[in-house]
Amino acid sequence: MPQITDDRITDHPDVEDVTLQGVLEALVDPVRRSIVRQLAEAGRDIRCGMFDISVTRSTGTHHFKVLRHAGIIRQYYEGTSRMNALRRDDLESVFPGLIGAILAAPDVVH
Amino acid sequence: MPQITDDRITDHPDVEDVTLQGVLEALVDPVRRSIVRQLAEAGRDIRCGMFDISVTRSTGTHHFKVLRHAGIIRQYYEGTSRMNALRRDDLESVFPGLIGAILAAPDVVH
DNA sequence: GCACTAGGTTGATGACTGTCAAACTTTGAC
DNA sequence: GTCAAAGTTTGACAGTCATCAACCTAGTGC
Repeated sequence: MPQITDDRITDHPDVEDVTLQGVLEALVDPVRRSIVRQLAEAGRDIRCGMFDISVTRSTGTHHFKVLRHAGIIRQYYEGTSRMNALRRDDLESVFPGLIGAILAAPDVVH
Repeated sequence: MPQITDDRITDHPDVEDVTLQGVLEALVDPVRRSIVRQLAEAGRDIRCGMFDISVTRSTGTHHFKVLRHAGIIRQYYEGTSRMNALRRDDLESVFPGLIGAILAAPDVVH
């Protein structure tokens, strides 16, 4: 039985601390935008290793951290796997329509 | 009678060449976002010198160029003044809701 | 305990970017 | 023609960021 915890990752910002500057800084990177897109299209949480990204693990870790600090994703452990959840409701409450518009926009990665 | 021309500035991208990457790169800078916000709130074209921005003229020129190349503003001359127009319809046609969501978002620019 | 899996941390590096001062250009007015 | 007004262009510089290799950590299963 895998151990599911959320107390090992403690640096999620509260909703009121999510800023437009931080969100835009996070989403300006195509790799991070791809991560968000994959999460949205899957409609479920995805562990770090399952994403289709073309960078090394350490770079991936960096991107997940930026997304987490921006308040875009929430992370928690499930055994040795780190799961990623899109904070869609939180984002929608602070920036109505923003994430939807970005996800709906035509976007070419790489 | 001031001379109004639009053929002195020839590097405006066509609508189909406006990319999400370019728009986000442009809007991630708070000075540029402030420019867009001032244009939207004014509801009319504004010349470069009339913007309330806290950088030198040469830096301002750089920011206007980034916005122009991203397809966010259109520039034309009116005498010695360079006028700036928000390409709102173009942006709306390519990225529906995006500019509106960003303009509606709470944003703090020092 | 031991090996395996999943991922994070730590520098280091190269590229990009926002900023400015100084010199240049174009237009309009006298 | 001369001068001022409004911006642009050209380096230069400092700070930030995406990237990687190498090493470290925590949980799982035997």
